[in-house]
This record gives sequence, structure tokens and C-alpha cells, in this order.
Amino acid sequence: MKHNAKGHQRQQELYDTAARLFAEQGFHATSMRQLAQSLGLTKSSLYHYIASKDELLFQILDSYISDALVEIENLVADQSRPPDERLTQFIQFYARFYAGDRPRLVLLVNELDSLQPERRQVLVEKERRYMAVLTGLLSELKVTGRLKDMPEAVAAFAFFGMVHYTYKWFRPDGPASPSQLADHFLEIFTRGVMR
Amino acid sequence: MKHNAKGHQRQQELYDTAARLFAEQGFHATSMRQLAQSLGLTKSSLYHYIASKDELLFQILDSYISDALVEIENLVADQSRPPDERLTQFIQFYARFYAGDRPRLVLLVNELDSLQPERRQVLVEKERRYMAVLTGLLSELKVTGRLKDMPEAVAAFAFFGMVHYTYKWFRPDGPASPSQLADHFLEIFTRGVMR
DNA sequence: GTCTATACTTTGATAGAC
DNA sequence: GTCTATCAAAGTATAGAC
Repeated sequence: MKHNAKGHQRQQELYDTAARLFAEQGFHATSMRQLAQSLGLTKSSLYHYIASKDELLFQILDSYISDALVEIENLVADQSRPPDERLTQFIQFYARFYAGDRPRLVLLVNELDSLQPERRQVLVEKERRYMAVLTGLLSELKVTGRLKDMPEAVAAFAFFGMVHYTYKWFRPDGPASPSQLADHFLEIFTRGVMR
Repeated sequence: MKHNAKGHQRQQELYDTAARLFAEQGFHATSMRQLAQSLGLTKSSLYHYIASKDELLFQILDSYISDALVEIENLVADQSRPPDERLTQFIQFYARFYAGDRPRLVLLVNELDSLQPERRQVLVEKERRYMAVLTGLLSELKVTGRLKDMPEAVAAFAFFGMVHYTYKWFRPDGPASPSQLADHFLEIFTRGVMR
């Protein structure tokens, strides 16, 4: 038991360190040598824990995306609530989640294309499901006349753009919390910045 | 004259090809070997035209940013027009310009940190001026009470996020034109997607 | 201006001792 | 699980002939 727990801890430290380095310097610009050094290991010892650099990036991203996806699809599937309420919940959850872990957000936005095609495809498919959730909600709002006359895709990408871009400037432990940021984004996206 | 014109043309072709490859595959993932091949040259011949890979990326980005910056600062400095009118013009120009050249937008958003520190700093400073233009306009609107009670920086970054993220999904020669996209973004940013 | 040849560095990954 | 030693390949860049 102790052995397994330690093994898991070691693995988690590896993933966190890798995520941080890949995010700071870019996936291609970060060498396995450097990652090993940051962990106090040699390059060779690293390969005891991982199969390849590509697989490492995939594991980091997949666990990140998949956690939130399940929660979001459940949240939206609850048809007993009106669509604008579910939209509010989606926006707040999504903004809080993705603005809350900078290194992994950076990788999701910037380094998906660094993966080899087969692994990349798995994650692209999951991203597609995120998109489907939001455009689905917007479509529901359109039939009740609550959404303005614009393509749902444009609106959805505008929102994803706002949130995904936060890695450039937002600090989760800065003056504003991810929750407050989510509130601002909700307001901007649904009602705009002007009075 | 002919000699100079041809030289310039060759240089432009080099820049365009490099921008496209760097954007498609990433700066680090693109080798000079491959760039040379795409141009029908050898690696060595490439270095007749450029000083280094880093300098090449810098030239591409600097000419891109600088062109629009002058125009934007002029546009906004015209105090004879009310701030909301100038905001509209800024948003439309900015969205049209940056959604109009995908390869270079990709590089601006993704590869600024691939530059060596000194060159990077020059461009960061110019980006800061873009930011100053938009937050300046939002501040003007705030004193007249037309802007909602939120940090100007959050609003500004929300807008830049929308626009910069277009490289992920928007095609300038697709069904919607950059101009139409700009109109949608103006509406979303100022008034929101909900009726 | 373009080439061949090459110098030098760094990369991801493996073999095998301990 | 961690190491040393090593590999083949690919990286940027330069020298010098033509």
C-alpha cells in the first residue's frame, strides 16, 4: 500500500512539473533532460515512469479535460431547469475551472497540435463535446427568442476565446478570484460591457 | 532597380512561407531544413537572406504589429469624436485586421515567447500600446457612466481573447467575412448575446 | 546566390550494470 | 529505481568552392 501510494505521488509530481515546464517554455522547447533535472533524476530514470514524451503530454491533458467534461455534461442534461439557468451554470463552471489551472490551460490551448495524430484525435473529440454543450444551450435559447440573431458557433467561440485567453493575463491567486472572473465573463457574454 | 525589386520579392516570399510553416507546425517544430526545402533552396542558401531563425521570426511579427499600431493610435487620438464612436471603430478595425491574416495572428499569439528576450521585449512593448488604447477608451466611457462597473482590464482582455482566439476556428475566406465577424464581436462585447 | 561539406550541439530514447 | 554510457537522428549555423 505504502509503495503504491508513493508511486502515485511520484507520478503526480512528475506530471505537475512537466505541465509547468511545458507551459512555461513550450513542449518542443522543453527537453527531457531538463525535466529530469527539475525532478532530481537523470534522463534515463525518467523513462521508468513514462513511455514517451508524447504520451506524457497526452496523460496530462486527458486527465485535465475528462474530469470537467463529465461534470459539465451532467450539469447541462438536467432538463428540469430553464436553459438560461443552465447557461449561467455552464459559464460559471467552465470559467472557474479553466482559469483555475494556468499550466494545464496553456497546454490545452497551445500544445494540442504537438501531440501525435492518434492521441491528438482523442482530445479533439472531447473538445468537440464541450462545443456541442454550449452551442446546444444557445440553440435552446434561440428557439425561445432569447438569443440574438447571430450564429451560435460565433457566440460560442467568442466565449471560449475569452476564457481560454485568460492564461495570458489572469492569475488565479491574484486580486480577483476565478469565481469573480467567471461573474464578469457571464455579464460580458450575456449582456455586454456597456450600460 | 530590377535587382532590388527582385530581392524584395524573394524576401517577401521567404517571410510568407516562413510565417505559414511556423504557424502550422510551431516555431520550434519547424526546421530551417524544411523551410529551405519549401523555398526550393538548401539550408545554407537560406542564411544568405536572414541572420538567424530568431531574427526571421522577429521581422515577420514586427512588420505585422507595427503597421496596424500606427493606424489605431491615430484613429483613437481624434478627440472630436465621442468615445463610444471611437470604441466602435477600434473594435471593427482590430477584429478585421487580426482575423484577416491567420498565419501571422497565430505567431503573434503563440510564438512571441519563442523569441530571444531582447527582441521579444520590443514587441511586448508594442502590445502594451494596443492594450493602453483600449483601456483608455474604456476609461473615458466609465467617467461618463456608459461602462458597467467592472475592471477595464478584464473587459479589454475579454475582447482581445475573443479576437485572438479566432485563429482556432475562423477562416477569412469562409462563409463569414472578417467584417461581419467584427460586427458580431462588437455586438457581443458591448451588448451581449442575450435579448 | 547557391551549392557541398561539415562543425558542433542537442535531441529523444535504449542497453545493461547495480 | 537509478545510474553510466551510448546511440542515431536532427538541430542551427558556418566555411569555402563555384
